[in-house]
Amino acid sequence: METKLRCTDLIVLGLPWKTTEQNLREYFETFGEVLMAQVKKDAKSGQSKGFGFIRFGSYESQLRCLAQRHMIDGRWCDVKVPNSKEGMIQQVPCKVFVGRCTEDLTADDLRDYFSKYGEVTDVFIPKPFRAFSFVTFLDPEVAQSLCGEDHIIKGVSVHVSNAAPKSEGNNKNFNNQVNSNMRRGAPGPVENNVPGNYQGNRYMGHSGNNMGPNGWNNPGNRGNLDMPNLQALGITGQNNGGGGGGGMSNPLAMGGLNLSALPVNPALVAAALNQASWGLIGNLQNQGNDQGYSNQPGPPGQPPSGNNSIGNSGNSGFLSWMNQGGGDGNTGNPGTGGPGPNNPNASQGAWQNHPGQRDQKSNTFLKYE
DNA sequence: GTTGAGCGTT
Repeated sequence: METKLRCTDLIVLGLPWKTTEQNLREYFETFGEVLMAQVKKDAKSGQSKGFGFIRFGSYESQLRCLAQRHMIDGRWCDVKVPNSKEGMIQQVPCKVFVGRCTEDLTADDLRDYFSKYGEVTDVFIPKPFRAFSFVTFLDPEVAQSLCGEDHIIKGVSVHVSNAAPKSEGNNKNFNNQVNSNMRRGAPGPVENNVPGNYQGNRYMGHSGNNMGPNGWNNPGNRGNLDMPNLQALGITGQNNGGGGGGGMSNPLAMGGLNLSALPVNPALVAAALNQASWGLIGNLQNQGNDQGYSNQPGPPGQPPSGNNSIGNSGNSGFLSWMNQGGGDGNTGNPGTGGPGPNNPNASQGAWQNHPGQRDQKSNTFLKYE
């Protein structure tokens, strides 16, 4: 489970009855290599059921494909990540933490350097100087591959690690609000954090937003991400309705999850979480904590400034390049060029200092405004 | 032989 993680079968809904697997394959090959294409048919009659599945060889193909509607044999078809368990995809952060930065390392320096590993979509250097920065890649795998490494940039040995705290738990993502909130939960360095998946629970959304009436994912994706886009990118989440009374093996992580996801103050979160994370609440209220958990709720009573809208907030950023086949998805002719400039808003979410910060190892408090 | 929201006989 590594490289293939984010390529998943995609369901194609709305196929004309006449469309064959060959047609299907041919159509989607305009997006990239197609590993599999099938049309579901009635066993007896052989008649198409009007939907099918495809699998791409590359994640980018999948992304582009998911980003638009498709005119196949005269009908508009939708491509989605299916509900089946196979759709359970690990999600990988696109953003890495770069520690041991010196003050003379500019964003351009970082961008130039890291670009040799893959397209860099954002570089953020906290101001005032804090000896670390964040580099965001288009490809989460690139980001992931660099984690744990030391790199020499302009003679400076920097250390790359995951921008998100490790924690265990499932990986589910939903909407842009989560992303917006993610920014509030400070992605401190992770070196001495809870072992487990690099994937933080912070990326989980609370259930409710963006979910269709039947619990299916509603699309609604926007740019400015530290992560590749959610369900549109093949990161589907089975909404489990949250919480679960079962074994919380890591209540702290859970607390982090909710605290970063919910736009409420700690007290409310505490109420919501019940007794599970009182300890964490305590820590949060004590901003000078030593826990190494950097989730930081917004100022009490002050909602996150990120937009809370559920729908499209414009197709800026990450998705824009995927929509080059036509913003209305009408061309049926996806662009074949590489990703264009992306994420114009990548730097708009400014991380700011938090008075409680101590060093880059354990107490990196950041706040999103 | 029809149909048009959905979720994959192998």
